[in-house]
Amino acid sequence: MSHFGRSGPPDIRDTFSLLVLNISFRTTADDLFPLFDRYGKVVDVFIPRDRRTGDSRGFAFVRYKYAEEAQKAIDRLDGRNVDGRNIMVQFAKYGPNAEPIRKGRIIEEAEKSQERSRSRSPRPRHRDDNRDRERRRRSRSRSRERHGCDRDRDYRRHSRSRSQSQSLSPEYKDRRGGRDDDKHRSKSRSRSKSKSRSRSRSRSRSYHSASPNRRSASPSKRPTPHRSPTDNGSPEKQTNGKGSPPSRSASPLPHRAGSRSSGSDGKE
DNA sequence: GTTGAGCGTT
Repeated sequence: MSHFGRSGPPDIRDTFSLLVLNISFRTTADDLFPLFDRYGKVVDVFIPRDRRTGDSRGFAFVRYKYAEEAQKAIDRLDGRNVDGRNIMVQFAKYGPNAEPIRKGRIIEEAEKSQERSRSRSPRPRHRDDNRDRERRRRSRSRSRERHGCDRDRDYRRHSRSRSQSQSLSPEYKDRRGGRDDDKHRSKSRSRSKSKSRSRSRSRSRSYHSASPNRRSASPSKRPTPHRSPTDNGSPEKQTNGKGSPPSRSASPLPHRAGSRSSGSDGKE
């Protein structure tokens, strides 16, 4: 029974939040609790779920009472295989209120003022945090794109957010560009045909329609160019034409393989 | 039966 998240966060004043990524969609808080609780006092375990479907988003938040225990859990559970998925445990960078947290602990006004009073933080902090925060907001929308909200994404593309596009890290564009370009190209092709593909647009959203390994789905192509004729299952072809063209695979029955199979040979 | 980059709720 999930006694967590019953009435929101219990008390995050002195807790250290851990972000657990890459968990299975079936993994629940009850599954994670015993795993993390063995390394320390777990105050709360929360798994964000989709508003509509209610399924988990693939990550969870585990709040520890002490930082050392949280750190130990990270060291012990990070990379652990849970429910068939390799989970990633790390300190949360942002709190529930979208506030930046340090070392998994929510920054409090009192603490901040105290730090400033005692000593000006020698650590200037990386600017990446700011960028990450923006990236986080956009990424959240991305999670919904698989649910059928691609319309919104297309709309944004048309809008073209000025220099913000290139302002984003190149790696982001590169990563997204590859897939996006592929999808866009596919869509353009469909549009060119102007066939009744409008309804299949939803289905066209498949991330990878065909695995690179299974690219041999086209019989016209040559899936096994270096395949030995003997292994091909047509030994007669070898005796028949020693200079058989490489495109033999394309024609399964171009000519009667040998004069013996002329007519009724009794197909297997 | 279901995808898989990523930071959160009553």
